[in-house]
Amino acid sequence: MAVRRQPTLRDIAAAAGVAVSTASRALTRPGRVNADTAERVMAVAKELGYIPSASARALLSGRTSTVALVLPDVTNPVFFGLVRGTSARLRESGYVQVLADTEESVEVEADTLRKLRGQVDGAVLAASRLTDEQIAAAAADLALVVVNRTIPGIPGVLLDTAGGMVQAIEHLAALGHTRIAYAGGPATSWSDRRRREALVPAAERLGIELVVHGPYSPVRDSGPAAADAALAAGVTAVMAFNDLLAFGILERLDAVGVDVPGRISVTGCDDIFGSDLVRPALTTVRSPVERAGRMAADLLLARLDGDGNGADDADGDAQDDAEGAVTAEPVLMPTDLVQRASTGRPTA
Amino acid sequence: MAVRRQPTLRDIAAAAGVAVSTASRALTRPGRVNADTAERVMAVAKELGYIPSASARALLSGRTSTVALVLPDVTNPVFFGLVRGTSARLRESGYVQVLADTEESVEVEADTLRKLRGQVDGAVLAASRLTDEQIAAAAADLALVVVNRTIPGIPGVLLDTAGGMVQAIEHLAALGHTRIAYAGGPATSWSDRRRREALVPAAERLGIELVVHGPYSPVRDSGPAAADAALAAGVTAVMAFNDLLAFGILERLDAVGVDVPGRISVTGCDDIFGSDLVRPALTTVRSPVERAGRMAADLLLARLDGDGNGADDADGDAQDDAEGAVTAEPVLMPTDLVQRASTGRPTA
DNA sequence: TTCTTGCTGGCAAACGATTGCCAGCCTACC
DNA sequence: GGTAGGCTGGCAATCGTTTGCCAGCAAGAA
Repeated sequence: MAVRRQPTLRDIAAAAGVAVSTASRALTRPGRVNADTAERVMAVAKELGYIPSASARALLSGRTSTVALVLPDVTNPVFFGLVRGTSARLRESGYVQVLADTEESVEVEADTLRKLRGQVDGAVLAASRLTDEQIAAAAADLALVVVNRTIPGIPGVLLDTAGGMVQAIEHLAALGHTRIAYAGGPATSWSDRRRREALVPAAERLGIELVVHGPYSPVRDSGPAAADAALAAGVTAVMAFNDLLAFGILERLDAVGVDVPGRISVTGCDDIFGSDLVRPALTTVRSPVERAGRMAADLLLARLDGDGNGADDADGDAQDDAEGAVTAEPVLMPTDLVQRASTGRPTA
Repeated sequence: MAVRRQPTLRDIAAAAGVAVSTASRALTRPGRVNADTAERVMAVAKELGYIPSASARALLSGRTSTVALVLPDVTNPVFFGLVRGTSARLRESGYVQVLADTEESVEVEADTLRKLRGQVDGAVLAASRLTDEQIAAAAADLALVVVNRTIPGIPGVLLDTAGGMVQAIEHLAALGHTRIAYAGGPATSWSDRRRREALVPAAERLGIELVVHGPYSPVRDSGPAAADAALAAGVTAVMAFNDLLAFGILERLDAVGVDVPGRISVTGCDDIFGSDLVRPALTTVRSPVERAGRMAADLLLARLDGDGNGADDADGDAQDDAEGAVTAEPVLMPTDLVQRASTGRPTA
């Protein structure tokens, strides 16, 4: 129960009969000290269970070997892959991951970012609620990588869900649907905008009438409203902004006795845990979220390990694009359509 | 893009025309300095966007205001509530949460705990794969709270899933089932043992034949084996170790055309995301995981904020039970049964 | 023998914030 | 007027580690 005092470098040095500086070098500078001395120091360190103080190192170096993952809602299944992907990649490089839940609040997010500065070397920002300007400002204090967002000068990873949605509408068109609803997401959602921009021309090209509804909050509870709107619009298929909304739609349709996919087809987006559990199993756009997480961590680590503190030289007008990845275009992750039982030929 | 240098206390002091020590006190010791001076310092600090260095504070105080949540698998839905609960409670108290995924590996877990020491003030250990001895040893270096585990001298939170399972078997008994299977979890699972110990006498009391199978890995892929075993045993109901296993069982039964709950009833445990999405919706034991997370964080914070570093006095034989909560019995969180469509009267 | 060179290890100054101690000053009381 | 005591703010040490600089020493070259 009692937490005992940790041995410090000084203890090691004393026990090994060398100076603190020598002990430090023995442990971190291979070859800098005599092999015998080094071995002795390392033996003592091991025996005493010495672990260097992260705080002291951080204080001196300004590096914490810690990276934050900032999410609007840790319990949203969409982010699980992101957590796992970043977590795995960061651990490989000896970084510690801290998880920050901003509770879908702009204020909490801004505040979190402010407090994170100095505590972490960088952060992966997913589904941020902040404006481009706010994020750009935060990036001045902290190495950032954004997920599903494009902000000039800030590295990012994009999940091409818009492309996946186009695949979905093509799939529906191929099945013979001609009038399709899109139940859109939050007005502030960057990816919702991208999807609309992709779906409209695609529908036109395919000769499909696209009925756009929304905005809907991307949760199950919005399902009834979205389902009713789709039914009222007389479509034979509805594409939901995400799987959670699609679940809600399926529930509602089941409750009012509408056959899926006989009377109406339903598609989702994200392929979250549960998409294959619902009945009928959901046809949805699968995006490689875990790989996106790894990629985001990769980009961040490249900046951190690449150029010191992730900082360009502070005093000025050096060439900004020499860093390559730093100002490069965001990385686009392809998505694909998972066809399950919730889509079929229209019977009307 | 460029990360600018953070202003330090020295910068603030210089700008305000006072000594560093005065600036420090102006910001942290209300009343210790002249009101005018304090106001001036605070104004400067605000203007320059001063944020105290967490590393420097940690170095001096030995406290990091950081707590780790250690999980075998971040992507397991059972833990989502725990993540959320601890995260929320910790943030309320100004702590930062770091998330450590041990990938179900004893070595990774032990290693993680070792590295965490010194980086965090304490840790919440959930579903640990370590032995009691290993955990007790780790607790000597780090304030710990365990979830679903009882280790003498270490505060813990228990989810009374065993009690929930008893409710489930009572529910099945009331429906008229007389021969029931229990598809058990991993052999190393502490809570699986507790459940068996509770189910056997309960079955006896209810006059039910209990067929215990397993161990099964608590994932969907184990479902087919568990389902087949239950069918072979000729039971009219099967209680699964957890919901994931129950999902797999339902899938298998659906695939081979066995009616649920007509021919066989199925129950799960945990009420994870998706339990109400499957068809038939799963009757399961709901445990207040998020509240358990809050409680675990509470216990940890009580120790941390209560007595310095969570340490009892290192040199000895003081009274150990004066601390109250520290050596108290683990907190037991009650569970309840959620009745859905996967259980019904046996037709046989 | 003397000078150079390379290896080894110690000294001490950082990093940024906190805090015990002390000095100066002002007020108030005798 | 003298002294005690309260208020304010500065000095300097401290936390644990890293690292530039230098000194001592030994070996090799001239």
